[in-house]
Amino acid sequence: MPKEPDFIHDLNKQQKRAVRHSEGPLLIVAGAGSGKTRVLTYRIAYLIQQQKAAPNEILALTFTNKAAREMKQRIQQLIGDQAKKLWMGTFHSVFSKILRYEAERIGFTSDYSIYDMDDAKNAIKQILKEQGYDPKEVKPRIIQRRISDAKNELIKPDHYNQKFVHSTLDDITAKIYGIYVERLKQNNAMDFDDLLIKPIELFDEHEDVLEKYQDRFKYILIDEYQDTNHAQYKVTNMLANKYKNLCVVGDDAQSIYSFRGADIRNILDFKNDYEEAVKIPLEQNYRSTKAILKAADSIIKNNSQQLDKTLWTDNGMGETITVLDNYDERDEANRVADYIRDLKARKGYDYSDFAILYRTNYQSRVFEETFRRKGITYQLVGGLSFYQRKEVKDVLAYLTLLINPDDDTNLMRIINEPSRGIGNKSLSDLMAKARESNQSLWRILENVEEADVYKPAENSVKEFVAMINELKQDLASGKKLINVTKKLLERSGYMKALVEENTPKAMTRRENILELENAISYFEKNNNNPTLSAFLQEISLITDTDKYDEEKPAVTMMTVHAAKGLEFPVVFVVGLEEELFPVGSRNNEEVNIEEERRLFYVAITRAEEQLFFSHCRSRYKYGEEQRKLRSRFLDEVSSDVVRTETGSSIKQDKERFLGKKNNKDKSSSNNGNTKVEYDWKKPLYNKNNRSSNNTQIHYDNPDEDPFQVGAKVEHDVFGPGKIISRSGKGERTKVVVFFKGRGRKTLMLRVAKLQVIG
DNA sequence: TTAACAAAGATTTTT
DNA sequence: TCTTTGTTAA
Repeated sequence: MPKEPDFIHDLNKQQKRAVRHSEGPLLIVAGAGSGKTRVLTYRIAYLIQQQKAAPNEILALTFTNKAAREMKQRIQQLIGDQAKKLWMGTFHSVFSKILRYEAERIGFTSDYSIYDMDDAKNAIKQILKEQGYDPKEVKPRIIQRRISDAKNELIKPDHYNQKFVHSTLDDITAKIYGIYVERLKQNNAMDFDDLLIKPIELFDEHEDVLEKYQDRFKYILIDEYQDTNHAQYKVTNMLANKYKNLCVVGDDAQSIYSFRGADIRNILDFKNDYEEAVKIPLEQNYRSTKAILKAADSIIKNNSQQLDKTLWTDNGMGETITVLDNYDERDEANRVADYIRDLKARKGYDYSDFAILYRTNYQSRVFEETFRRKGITYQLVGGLSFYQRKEVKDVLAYLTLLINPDDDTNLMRIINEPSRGIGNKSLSDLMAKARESNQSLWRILENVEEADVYKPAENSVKEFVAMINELKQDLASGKKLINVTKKLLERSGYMKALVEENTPKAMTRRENILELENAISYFEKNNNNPTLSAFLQEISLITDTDKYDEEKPAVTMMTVHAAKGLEFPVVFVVGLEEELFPVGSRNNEEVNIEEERRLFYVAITRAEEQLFFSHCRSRYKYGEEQRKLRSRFLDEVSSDVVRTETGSSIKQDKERFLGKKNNKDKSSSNNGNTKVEYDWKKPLYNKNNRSSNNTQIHYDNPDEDPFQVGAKVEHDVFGPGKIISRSGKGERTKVVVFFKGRGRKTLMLRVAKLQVIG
C-alpha cells in the first residue's frame, strides 16, 4: 500500500477518521461549517492515492453543478489531472448521462428531450384539455405536483389508483398521470423526476446493465444526503449493493427540501439500513463566531427530531447580532445598504463579503432598485434563470426539434412563433388528428395534405416542415452548430420579428439570444464531441445558482435555499416576519414549521463574522400595504447574542405562538384583531439618522399634478398616449404610458417632456 | 387569425 | 404591482 499522502495532516482527528475509513458504509454527520467538503474531497483523493479505486470507479453525487465543479477542482489540486476522470456531478446530470448510453433499452433514443417544470406543466395542461377538463378548475400545477410526488415515491400510474382513497382529485390525477407517462414516452422526453426513476426501471428490467454499473462504481459518495428523496435513495442503494462502499455526508439540521420529496428519514435511518455502518460526527465549526453559533443552536433546539451532535468552535465570541426594525421594505433595503456602506468604510470589508438572504425571490426587487440607485454593485443569484426566458426557450425548442421531432410539447411551442398563420383552430385540428392515429404531431405535419385543414394554414405548415428538414440536413451534413442556429434564426423569421417589434423588451430578447449563441459557440469550442444533443441536455440541467461568482466584487442577493453550502463574512437575513419567514400557508396546507426553522438555521450558519436580522412592520403585497408581525424565530433566538440597533436587548415573547396553531384564520394576522406588538406611531429611530432619498420637490400636492393614472398625454417622440400607472415620489416619479402602436413605455416624469392633452 | 384591451391572479423554496 | 390569460373587434 502506498505511503499516506502529506495532505492527510491538514485534517483534525474526526476528519482523518472519515478520510481513512476504507470498506463498508459510512455516515458522516457534518454540522454546519465543519469542513465536510474538505473531508469529501480529501477522501476521494485519498482513495485514489491509496489505489483503492481508479478515478473512473468513483461516483460522487452532489446537488448543484457548482458544488461538483468546485470539488473536482479541489481534488485536482491534490492529485492532478486524473481527477478529470471521476464520475462527479448532480444526481440529475450523472443519471442523464447514463440514460443517454442506455436509452434504447427502455424505449427511448439517446436524443431524448428533458422537460423542465414549465414544459411538464404545459404537457399536463394539454392533456387536461384533451380530456375535457377546464384548466381553470383543475389546476395543471396541482396535478403536476401530485404526479411528481408519486414519481418520487416510486408509485406507478396503475398503482396510484389503489393507493389513495378515491377523491375526485385522486381519480383525475391517476388518469392524467397514466396519459402523461405515455405521452412523454411518445415524445421521447423525460422530466426531471424521470432522470431519477428511469434508471431504477432500467436496472430493474435489465440485470446486466445494473451489474455493469455496480461493478464500475467501487466507491459511491453522496453529498447533502439529508436532501435526497426516495428515488435517489433507491437508485444509489441499487448501485452500492455489490461493494457496499457507500459514503453519505449530511446534516439533518439542514434538511430544507422536503417540498421536493426529500425524506429526512434517509439520513436518520441510515444506521438501520446498513447495520454495519460506521458513523462519524464532525462537530468542530471553523466558520462562525461563538455568538453566531449560539444563535443557531438556540433556534434548532426548538425542533423535535434531530441527530445528536454538539457544534463547537475555537473562534472568538465576535459581535452580537443586530436586529433591524423597519417601517417597510424600502426602509429595510435602504438601511441594509447603509450598513453595508458603513461596514465597508469603517472595517474595510469588500462588497463581496456581504450577502443578503431572503425567503422568497420576489423580495430581491426592492433591494435591486435601492442598490442600483445607491451605486452599490450586487449580483443576483436565482430567480428567473437565463435558460427559462421565453426567447431562449423558443430557440432551444427549435433546436430540440432538429434531433427529436416527435417532441410535441416543443413543437407546439414554436410552430406559430413568430406567427406564421397556423392559429389555434388549425393547430387543435392537427393535434386531434395526431391523437386519433396515435402518431406524433410532426408525422401529421409531414403529410398535411391528408389532414385536410384550411388552405392558408396548410401552406404555412408545408413551409415550416421544409424549413425544419433543411436545417436537419445541415446538421446531419456536419455543419457547425452555431451556423445552424444562426440560419434557424433567419429562416424562421424569429429575428426579423424581434427587429420589427422594436421595443426595449425586444432589444433585451435579442441580447439574450446573442448570449445563447455565445454559449453554443463556447460549448462547441470546448468539447471534443460537441453534439447538439449533448448541448441541450447539459444546459437543461444548468441553474442560475451555478452562476454565482464569489470573486465578483459585488454584494450577493439570493434565497436561503440557494445559499446552502456557501459562507460570507457578513450576512443579512431579511424579511423576518410571520407569513413570510416562516412562510404563510397556501390553500390551507399546513406549513412545515420545523423545516422553516431549519431554513432559518441554514441562513444563520452562513455567517462567518457578523450577522443582521431584519424585519418590516408593513410590506406591500400585490400593491397593497399589509401589516406584518415580527417572526416568531426572533423570539426563539438566545437573547444574550442579539441586540437592537440602539444596543438594548430585544423584547421577547416566546409564548406568543404557543397553542395558537399557525394562524388558521389568515386575515386575523393582518388586521387589528390579533395582538399587534408595536406602537404603530412610535418613531423607530431618529429622523436625522434616517436615510431619505425621497426629496419631494415636484408636485407636493397631488391635486396640482396633472399626470395621474388615466390622463391622456402627448410625448414629442412617441405621440399621444395614456398613463397606465405611476410609481415613485417627487423627482423619482415614473409613469407607464401606453402609446398607440408603440406599446408601453416607462418614463421618468422629470425627464420626459409630457404634455397633458384633451 | 391576429392584435388590442380588460380582467384575473400571483409569491414559497429547485434539480 | 406586474404578468399572464381571455375576450372582442378588425
